[in-house]
Amino acid sequence: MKKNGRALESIRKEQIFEGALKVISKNGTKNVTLDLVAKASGLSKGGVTYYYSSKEELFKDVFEFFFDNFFKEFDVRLQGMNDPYRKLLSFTWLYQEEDQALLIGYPLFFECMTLANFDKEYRKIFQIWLDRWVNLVIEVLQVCIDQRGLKLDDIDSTARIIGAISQGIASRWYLDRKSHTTEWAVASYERAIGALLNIEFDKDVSLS
Amino acid sequence: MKKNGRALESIRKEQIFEGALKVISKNGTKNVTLDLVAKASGLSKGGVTYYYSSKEELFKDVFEFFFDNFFKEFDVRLQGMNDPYRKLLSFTWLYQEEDQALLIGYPLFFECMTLANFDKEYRKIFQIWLDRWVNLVIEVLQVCIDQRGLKLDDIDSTARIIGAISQGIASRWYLDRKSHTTEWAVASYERAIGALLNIEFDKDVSLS
DNA sequence: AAAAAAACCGACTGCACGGTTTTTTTTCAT
DNA sequence: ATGAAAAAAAACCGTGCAGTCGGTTTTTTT
Repeated sequence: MKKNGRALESIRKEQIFEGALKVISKNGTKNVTLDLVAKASGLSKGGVTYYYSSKEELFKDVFEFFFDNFFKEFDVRLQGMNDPYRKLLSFTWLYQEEDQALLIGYPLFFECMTLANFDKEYRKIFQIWLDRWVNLVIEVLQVCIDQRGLKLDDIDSTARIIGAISQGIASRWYLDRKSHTTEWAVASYERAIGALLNIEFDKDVSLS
Repeated sequence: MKKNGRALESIRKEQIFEGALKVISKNGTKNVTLDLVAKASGLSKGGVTYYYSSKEELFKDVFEFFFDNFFKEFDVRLQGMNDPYRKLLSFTWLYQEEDQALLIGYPLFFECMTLANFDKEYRKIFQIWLDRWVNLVIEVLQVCIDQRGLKLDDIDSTARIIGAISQGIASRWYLDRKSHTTEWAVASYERAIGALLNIEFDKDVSLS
């Protein structure tokens, strides 16, 4: 009857995640040591390794943890809107420089792609990310079809294109802001998606 | 008259580049050691450091070297086509799995983005890459305007969107082939660009 | 209160790897 | 041929860091 095997575990792991996230997004996995993670999460190295015997294992969990949270937050954001076209446009949230989740998210996203090149598990993580993204878009598109009479014969394929477009714009916006301003990013997204779906957002989006 | 003073230098450097490229694209910079580079380029570590005193310096040069070559080859490819719409479509070359330059190029591209997050010089390298890409597209678009009466009021912005779209599709195609087949990639590119520029490639592209 | 389990710390170890130094080989002018 | 400089190899050094482990503190159980 072992009742309370590891009471602190989830708390500590969260602590470690938060610390690791901070230093990873700031320095990149390559330059993050266990000591750094320990310091950032208010533990000692021994404390960290008590919960994670391997650095690699820890990092993978951190990535999954963050992406999970990311989607949860995004979901909430989407729920707060009624007009489906407005939801579609809300993906330009990706191009808002102040947002904390994004500041952490971009570096992690890039890292994940790079790691996915050589590591099966990261590839899996990345593919799950894509899947979730696609599903999100599909949901929105479905509402556009149902409520606004949008015509689409391949919703899955279309959702993937939309994801690709927003990601392509995002990379440029994030890594070369001088030539790719927020205005450019938002306008470009609207233009590309509008053209793709044959929507004129100016006219078609009812204000909330 | 020191004839041969640096005659070997360019040869050896090229040798080192080739070796480094091979192992970097295979293992990722993080996992590439000087010994590995040395072995791959048929030299000893001492030989490598004779020409490159720092690993970082070497890697940066390798990236620049490769991207340079990449664009030279792409330019040639484009010269070989007359129809401007066909040129536009030729960017789907990115989704051809056999091509050797691509097999090396994708990993390097992802790495470059990741490194650009934390390193000014890699950011510069990436921005130069984007610039060259944009210029390439602009050239093609200009011919479309001149020869085919394509209407565009912001050619620079449009070129950047096209770059973003092809990159977004490419990432997915490369890292999640199962859900993003070559067919999907090509069709999606044509569809997105076609919609953006209001072109129906099927009708409008003259065969060669 | 005693015993046991869980949580945590930080010194230590081994090694991988970047860079340096030393040694050997090659090149070439004279 | 030969000796000096260049090129390359081999041996070596120092550091940074992942992971270990003995030991201590804290919490839980009995």
